[in-house]
Amino acid sequence: MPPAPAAGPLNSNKEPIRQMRLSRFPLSTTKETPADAEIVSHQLMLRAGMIRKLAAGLYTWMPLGLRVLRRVEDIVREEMNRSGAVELLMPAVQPGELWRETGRWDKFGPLLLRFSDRHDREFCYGPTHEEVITDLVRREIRSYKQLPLNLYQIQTKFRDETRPRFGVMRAREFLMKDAYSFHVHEGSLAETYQVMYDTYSRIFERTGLNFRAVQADSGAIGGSISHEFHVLAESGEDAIVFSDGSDYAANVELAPTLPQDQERPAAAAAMTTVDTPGVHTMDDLVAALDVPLTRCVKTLLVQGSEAPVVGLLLRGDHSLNELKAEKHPAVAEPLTMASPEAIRRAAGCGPGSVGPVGLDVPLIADHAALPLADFVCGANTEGQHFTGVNWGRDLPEPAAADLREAEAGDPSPDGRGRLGVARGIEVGHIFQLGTRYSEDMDATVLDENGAAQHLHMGCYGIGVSRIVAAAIEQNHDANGMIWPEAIAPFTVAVVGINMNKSERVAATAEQIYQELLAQGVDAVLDDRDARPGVKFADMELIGIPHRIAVGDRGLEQGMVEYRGRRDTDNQDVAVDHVVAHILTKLGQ
RNA sequence: CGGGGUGUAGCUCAGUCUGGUAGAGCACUGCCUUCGGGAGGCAGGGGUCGUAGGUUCAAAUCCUGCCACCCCGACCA
Repeated sequence: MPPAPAAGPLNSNKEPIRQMRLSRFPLSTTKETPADAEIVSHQLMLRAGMIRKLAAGLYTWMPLGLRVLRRVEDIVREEMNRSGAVELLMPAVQPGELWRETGRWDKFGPLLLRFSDRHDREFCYGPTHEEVITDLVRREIRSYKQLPLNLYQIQTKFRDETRPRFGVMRAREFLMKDAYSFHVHEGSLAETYQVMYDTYSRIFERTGLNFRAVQADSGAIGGSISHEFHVLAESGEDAIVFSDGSDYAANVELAPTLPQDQERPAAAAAMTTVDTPGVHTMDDLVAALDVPLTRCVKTLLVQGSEAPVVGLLLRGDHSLNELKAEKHPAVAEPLTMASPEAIRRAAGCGPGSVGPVGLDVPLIADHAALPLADFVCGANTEGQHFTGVNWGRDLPEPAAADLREAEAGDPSPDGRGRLGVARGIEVGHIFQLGTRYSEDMDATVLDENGAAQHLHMGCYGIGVSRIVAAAIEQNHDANGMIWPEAIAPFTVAVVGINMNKSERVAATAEQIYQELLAQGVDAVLDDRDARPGVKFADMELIGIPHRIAVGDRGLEQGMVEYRGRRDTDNQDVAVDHVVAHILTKLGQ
């Protein structure tokens, strides 16, 4: 057994002094950007030495990076505790038989990392913990008097992503806070859900990030009501829409589009076949015929729930929303594009020439395609299209549905204002699960009447490690990261200029550093024997919010230099006042 | 999963086409100079060229298999 760790140096209160001298801290920064990194947060985290890759989607958190991760984690933990949730820690490895109870052993697919133990029993590394927590609660909780209960953990998850990328943004192994609440009645679930919504809002406010809560699809986890929390950043993988006339905000995949109240013009042209050799895309078509995209109709063939294929019709400039299509009763779930062979059987041509005229498959048109008159579409013959096509005259009126992706400028679904679009990084997601898991796993409690009731459940996730990357995506400049104070690895850097040559500089820097520590400020002393340019560049790269430079030049006048990470100039501050200056900046 | 690309020093890369004893910059070690925005000089250390096989007098270089990593795609017909 290893010996107990030696106690650090002690001050008069017998508290360990948190000594953070860069001369003894394994900071390894680079000027060059690693070739593998695509996005700025990944590049900067590697350049700053916050993380190191072990394998695809697996990262070591280096001491510097871990400091940030822990600060995010601390905020999450404090606010979860404040909300009344209770922390526990479940195993990362889970028995397969639990996952068979909910059917997810088969449904989850290759995302689930599976393996067997020496007895050939099946296990997986947990990508999420609904099964484990439900199993726990069905054993532990007997009575409605023990409810509601909200249990959470902060734990490493593993999801075997098809394509891990962007560093810790989409890693396979990642740190997640997941909470699960249990209730006898739906009303109690709704109350806790609201508490979690408020708690999440407080958590993201405290991190200092610009975020937005949006209505969301509940996806594979299941359930009904759901919100996502997004950190706004240009590089975000999700599009979110929000109204300028109300508080409506939603993930674009969920946002309905309203039928347009515009009348369909009368047909003015005769349907004509035109030769369009080599045209297979909407862009080709627009170029070949010189018609606007908005006068074209595109036809997507997908597998149907009853018919072999179903045709989805969209205005040329619109995008199909997969979730909406998948939820249409005539469309097979999951949404699957028809194979080239199936297209040929149904339309008699290859993909790229399909059109709705004379097509003998069920047709569903997006609302926005219906007001078109004299439109252009494929002729189901290679190298030909129709122009001057009109609904009702040249083909039957198709069924109408909401199929397209909402766009900037669309009217808000709540009827108030117009939609704008922003990019977001999903960092939190809350769900009302209902009784899906408790029914599959038969988790019940006795209610006030002594009757067994299936538990109502909610679940609430936060991507702790992803928040670190998201914060960088949102806050950086050409010189590096710019941490919000709440999650910075250090709050203040005291940089000694030539401090190994000048005793005066060394003594003053040390004194300021110790005073900051005494005031409870998370300071770091850059006492490395490096040139000033190197030190400044490093402190900017790793994004320390406040910097104090101590050098002989300033000390001649009894001054040191202060500079905020977003400032463009230094500010001279008297040595005696610099700690107070920092405390003011920190709002203390 | 499909397609493409790359594996050479800790990092970024050249060298591969046209086979002939392994290179640069950064980083690292020592000495000297410099010393407030990623210094300069000199001297060094460090590479089974991803891996296994094949061709050849000779392979980082040509051929084959495997592995790893990266990118693109997996609605927009």
